[in-house]
Amino acid sequence: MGGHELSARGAGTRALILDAAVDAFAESGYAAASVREIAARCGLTHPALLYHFPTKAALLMAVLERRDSVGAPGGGMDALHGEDLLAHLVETAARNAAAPGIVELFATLAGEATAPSHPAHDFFVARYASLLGMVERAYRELAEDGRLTPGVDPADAARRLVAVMDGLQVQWLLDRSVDMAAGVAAQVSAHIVTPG
Amino acid sequence: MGGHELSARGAGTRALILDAAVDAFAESGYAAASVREIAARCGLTHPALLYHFPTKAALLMAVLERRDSVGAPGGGMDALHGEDLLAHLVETAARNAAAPGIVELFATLAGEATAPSHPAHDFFVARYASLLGMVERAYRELAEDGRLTPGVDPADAARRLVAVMDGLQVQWLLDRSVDMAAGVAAQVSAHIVTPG
DNA sequence: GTCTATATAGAGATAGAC
DNA sequence: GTCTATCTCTATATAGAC
Repeated sequence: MGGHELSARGAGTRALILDAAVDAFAESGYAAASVREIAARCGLTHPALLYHFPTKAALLMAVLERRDSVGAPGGGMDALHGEDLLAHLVETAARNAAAPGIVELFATLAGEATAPSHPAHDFFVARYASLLGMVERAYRELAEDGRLTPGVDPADAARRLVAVMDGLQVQWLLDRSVDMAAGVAAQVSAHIVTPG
Repeated sequence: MGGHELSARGAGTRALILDAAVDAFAESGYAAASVREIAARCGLTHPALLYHFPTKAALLMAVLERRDSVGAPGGGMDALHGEDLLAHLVETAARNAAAPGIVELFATLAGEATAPSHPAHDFFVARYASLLGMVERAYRELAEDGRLTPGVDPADAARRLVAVMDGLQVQWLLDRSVDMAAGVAAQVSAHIVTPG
């Protein structure tokens, strides 16, 4: 198919830059990582990188948006309901244990991005609103089936489940012997009553 | 008593610097905050600040260590046992809702400091080890009294309670309508069985 | 104890050659 | 699409006057 090797290599370079940016932002955070360092990681100079992404903030947003389209949570979770959605979060935690870079990225940025002036602030506000909304819905569906522990508020349970996921990620980054998936699973089953 | 106004003012300046440093590190993180900005906040130039704290990293450590001696958790928690210790964590969460600066500081730094090269890395490793140890002990004491929900592992419950505290702090920083204390209280009561 | 001035280094971003 | 060279700004830290 008719030879567009230059633009193909262009797309490859973009992906290469995004991979390097994930690592750099994960290790040092957004503020401390430098465009020069990211460019060096893929054998480029920093003007070459800025040809593909006009600013450092644009690079960060591209990193975050690519991750959201590829990984969980966010992709395909709308189709899941009730216990299936909660089980999906346990799987996500298990999968994350094999991807330290992604966990570092989000744990580091979540803290930084609480500042309203941070370029990823709006992204994280939207991300949490979406995630919390979906998990709350799952708990409500569980409640309709009489499978939610009595007296538990679905919105509160959702907040705490998401908090457990985030908090265990930090603990896991400080001590890799922490079992994130087991913790999330325990948190899920703490509020589910098995009928019978 | 007996006129050491210069050294008294010296101590006052130190405290002034630490207060400004808390705010700056909280708002921007350690990497993004600058010594100049912190000095300006208390009407000093940056060499004046560096007279009191030799390096930026030393300033960060002083901030963290002062907070540990003043605030919770860490101070006086060894004397608390079982349910009292867990109740103390609920009170801490309630108190934190009135101190956004402290919450921002620890939420921002916890992410940054997962990197082993971060100046506060060892501090956070030690802090989590200590905190998790105390909470786990509280859950074990609860279990001995038959008040821990059967089948719940004290170490796992401790990890998840600390994770809820941390995770709710991030959510609260993004949306101040989140009730941190209520969430922590709900997490505590989720694993306590009231005998009778 | 605080200042001005400076050393040294690195940041993000742009101009223009190839 | 990538480079070299450079602009401008800011950073941490130090020297030395007061």
